[in-house]
Amino acid sequence: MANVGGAPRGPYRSGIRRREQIVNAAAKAFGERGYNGASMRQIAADVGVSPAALLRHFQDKEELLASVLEWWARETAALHTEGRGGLAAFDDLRDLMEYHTRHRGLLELFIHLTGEASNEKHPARTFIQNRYTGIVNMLVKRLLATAETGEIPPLTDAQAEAEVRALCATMDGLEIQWLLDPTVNLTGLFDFHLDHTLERWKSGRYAPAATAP
Amino acid sequence: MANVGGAPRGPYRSGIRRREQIVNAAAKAFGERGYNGASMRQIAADVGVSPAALLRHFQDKEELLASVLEWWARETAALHTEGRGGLAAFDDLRDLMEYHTRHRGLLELFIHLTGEASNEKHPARTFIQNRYTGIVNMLVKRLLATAETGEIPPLTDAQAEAEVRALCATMDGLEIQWLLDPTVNLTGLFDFHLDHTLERWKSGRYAPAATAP
DNA sequence: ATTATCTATAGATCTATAGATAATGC
DNA sequence: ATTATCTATAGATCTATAGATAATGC
Repeated sequence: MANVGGAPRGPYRSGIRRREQIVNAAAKAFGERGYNGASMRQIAADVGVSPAALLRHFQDKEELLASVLEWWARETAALHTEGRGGLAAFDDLRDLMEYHTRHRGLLELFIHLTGEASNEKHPARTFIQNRYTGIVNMLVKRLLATAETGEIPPLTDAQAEAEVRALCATMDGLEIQWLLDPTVNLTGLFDFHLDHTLERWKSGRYAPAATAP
Repeated sequence: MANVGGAPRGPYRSGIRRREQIVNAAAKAFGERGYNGASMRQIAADVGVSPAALLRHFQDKEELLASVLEWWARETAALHTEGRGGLAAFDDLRDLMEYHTRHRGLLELFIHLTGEASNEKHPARTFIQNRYTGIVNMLVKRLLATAETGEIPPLTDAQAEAEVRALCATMDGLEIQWLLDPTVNLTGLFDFHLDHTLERWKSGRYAPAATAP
């Protein structure tokens, strides 16, 4: 009678490595073809294992997607947490755009899944919704904190949300254009847009409320 | 020997109607699930015919997609052609946003396929690229024409393209946010953004060049 | 006679399971 | 002994074709 009441041994070194390989291949596949367009078969072939090997590490395709989303969130988390206070925090968004130009695959994954997630039944919808809301809320908090310091005139929560949503919208939209046409000067266009947005904030010309009643 | 050298009789009335039904159902399916996610089977079931009946009207799935895209372009064409000259042409974009809130399905189709079209091998990529370029070019032409009249200070072609791309980006991005969260006040946010963009144009604070060298 | 649709099915692909075999490391 | 992977395959689904049958309208 072995291991009675004991903890399981845990994964082997090779299993952990293989799992990472699978998540990487899946992220690439989901980015290129979307969740529906990508197949377990093809991902397994990319990794060089049988389809069944994938299901040893992930219960089903949705769980693999969840792992990919976790990986993506971890991969991009640093870009949204570290950084400076005040308006300089928004200058850090320039680095985020620059990062996206250097990691096209990550960006494709986000845009592709966001498009799919407009469907209420899509398995990534809740994740994408929460992530978007989380980023908006964080930036809103930073913007309001900036007003507290007096660096910009005071503004309401609703105004801050409207400003942040418009700014995020422009970022997303420019990214889409760059994915469709790589000659688009993504960072240049965004730099200019941000310049004028910050200038506008400093002069207190804010947006109205963000959500309908 | 019948119909020697003659023109074919052409489709029956019922065939034309059925074809339209299929395109409608396909537009809904592609909007909700994307090109990859939607299936001929399901579309046929929605229409109430056998899958084989679809392939009587369309050679294959890609041809059905092409027909859906044609339909979509026709459906939205009026929004991009009619309208006033000068800066008022850009005020008409407010109507476009309002139209989207009333035709969520059309917007879902556009966003979903645009996400998929970031993949170079996607069958809708060329269409989406051309359509996007076409709309940008039209708005650039209008913006330059507005400068000719003296309503706004002069600007270069590259500056005009940068301005138009940023504006379109914000529209697309806000639409995505609205699809993810219907409580977002799409038209309100855009109205405000456009107000400030037009104001900025009038003061001649334009963007730099749009594309990298 | 022509057009439209159906049934039946080929052949490919998909997710997932069952059970055997191989590799790892206690 | 446990973990990892494979082969084989079930069962569903997919696109597309072949050939028969039904509906339309010259």
